[in-house]
Amino acid sequence: MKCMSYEKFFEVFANETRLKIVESLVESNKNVSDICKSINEEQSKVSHNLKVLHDCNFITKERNGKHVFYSLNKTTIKPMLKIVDKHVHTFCKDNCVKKHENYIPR
Amino acid sequence: MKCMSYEKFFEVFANETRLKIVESLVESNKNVSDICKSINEEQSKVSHNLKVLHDCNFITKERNGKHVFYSLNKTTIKPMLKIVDKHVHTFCKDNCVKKHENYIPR
DNA sequence: ACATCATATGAAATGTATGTCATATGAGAA
DNA sequence: TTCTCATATGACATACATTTCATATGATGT
Repeated sequence: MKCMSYEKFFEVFANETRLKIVESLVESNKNVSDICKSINEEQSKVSHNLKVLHDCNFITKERNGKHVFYSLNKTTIKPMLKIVDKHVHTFCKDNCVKKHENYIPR
Repeated sequence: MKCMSYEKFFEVFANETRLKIVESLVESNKNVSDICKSINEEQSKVSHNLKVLHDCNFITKERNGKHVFYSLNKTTIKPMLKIVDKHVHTFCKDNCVKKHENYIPR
């Protein structure tokens, strides 16, 4: 395992594809092709980004035959998403919150 | 004020300069030139990044004469840094943690 | 062994945030 | 008003992550 900087920590989540993967895995553990379906993204793209998440221990993997199942490190991710949620809702009170877009003007 | 995506939230912190600013402001509120001194970075660089932090309500500003004082939104940032800290220390047990560098091999 | 399904990886092109440098604005003092 | 200090902003070049496409590896079944 590798060591992580604070910067790296945030970089990992500063990406739409990886956030979609995380949200998909919040619902349930999945293998790669199910993740692809669930977030409607290409397999190689998903695999590349799974690697990033895995390298930083935000997800764990387990092979079962042909499939590789990924699951979340909920210890870190659940409370973190909660803080983000709270911040977004506190400072964006007119419910224009979008999970996967950049700034949206009022 | 503008609305924020999850992605944007993390992007803001996925930057060494902004993390240094945050850490400096954890210690104490400061005006711009004091921040520059404290983190040893150029003024325009700091100002650009203060703007990013401020636009997302991670810091507040208050002018006092010639100086502009910035202070942290501790509600969001303190618990968030705590989670990052915990993750880093849990998954990098051989105390090679660096706050402002990328991966370091074991 | 071979075919097929599932996943991982390499390399190259592209898009985008970041820093830099120059300049503008704002505030107080003289 | 003018000068200086303090901060903000605009625009451009660059560096870097991300995606894409092609291909490799791994596992199972026949």
